[in-house]
Amino acid sequence: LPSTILHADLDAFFASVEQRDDPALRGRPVIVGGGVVLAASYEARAFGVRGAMGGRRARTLCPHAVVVPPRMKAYSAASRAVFAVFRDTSPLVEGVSIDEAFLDVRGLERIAGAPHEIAARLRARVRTEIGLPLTVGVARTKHLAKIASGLAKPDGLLVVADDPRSERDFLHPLAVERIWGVGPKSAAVLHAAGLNTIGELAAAGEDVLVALLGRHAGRHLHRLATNHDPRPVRAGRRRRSMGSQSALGRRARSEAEIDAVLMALVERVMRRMRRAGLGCRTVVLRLRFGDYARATRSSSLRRATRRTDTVLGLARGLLAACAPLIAERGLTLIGISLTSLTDDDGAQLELPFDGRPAVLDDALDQVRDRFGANAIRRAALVHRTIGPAMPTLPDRPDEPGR
DNA sequence: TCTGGGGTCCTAGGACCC
DNA sequence: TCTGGGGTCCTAGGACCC
Repeated sequence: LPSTILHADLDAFFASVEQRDDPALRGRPVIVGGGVVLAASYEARAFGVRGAMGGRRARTLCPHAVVVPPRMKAYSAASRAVFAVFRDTSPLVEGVSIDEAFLDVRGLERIAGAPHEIAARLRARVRTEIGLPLTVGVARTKHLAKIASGLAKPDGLLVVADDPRSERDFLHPLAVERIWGVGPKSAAVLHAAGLNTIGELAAAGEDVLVALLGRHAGRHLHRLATNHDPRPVRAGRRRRSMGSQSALGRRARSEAEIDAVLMALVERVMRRMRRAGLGCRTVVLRLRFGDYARATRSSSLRRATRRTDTVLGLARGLLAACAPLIAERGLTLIGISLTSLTDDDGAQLELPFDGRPAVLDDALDQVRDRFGANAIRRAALVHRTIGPAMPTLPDRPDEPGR
């Protein structure tokens, strides 16, 4: 298989959008975000400023940096424009995040040229049409392409030739931290075992890595280190969750304040859910305490809902159960995450029913078609309980699960 | 380094079902 | 009455990524 996978990654994305939109920022160190650095331009990185760094430390490192508040809408718009160019480049695009995607350009040789030519043209287009710098890694696998783009940054292009020798020579000298999926914890475990480079991981063998990191992570890491990565570029992956969270600072908050924040979070995320046409079945409450330890509490519905009041009710119930914990430890972050997403809206089926058995049979058939046989059993129970005057068959989206 | 906001995936125990 | 194996779903935690 030839090198046809492109990993396209926008450089210092948020900061680059700010520099694009305000010429006065070009060539200057730019920090996006106040309390925490969301993005730093390469001019700021030269002074040691990094993402996720505290704002105060960043300003100490680079006092003359321009600090700008984030403009998420501008970044979303820029991302959409860039992804449109991606999709115009290849039919097979897998978004990884707001500023990053894999493109498979296999089979485009005759129309568009060799992968390195496609990649060069993609960079030029994003630069001239959107005004943003893009780095592209090209390789035979996702893992190699991702590592290549990381090494080529900023504003670069790196092609890994597709013969086994070149790939191994490229991969093996690199530090284990370069592997996509090895973070601080895993790196520390590996270093403690004397494993520092990807080549050493490959030589260590699968059993050793499984013993160090667990079954899945160990196998996965061994496969990547030995350059086995058959993962295809997959277009149209569906999102699995949608959430909203808010840091509260160190100040103590009253229950009323916390409830107000919770309500705002639920409303914000439900607005996004409605725009996306999604329903959810599970509500996760995310908490971070005064000592920055985290906890989650979740609750599932039998059927999906897109009702704000339902989600809010569930979230409040979860929060109430945590009140003693919060009183004891303090609260520094609260978040809501919705999972088990469906595009099913949990809609009620409005059916005529006048008491005649034939009409009821017809209604039951419709319910069976739409919701499956179990819905009939539940509805029959309700029908027996409430009696034949019931005007519609409820689907009870608000009923908690087990 | 006193810490944002948005995600993904995996593990593991317990309930429950066949 | 006791026992087994296999599967799904729910909840909570954790590592990791941008």
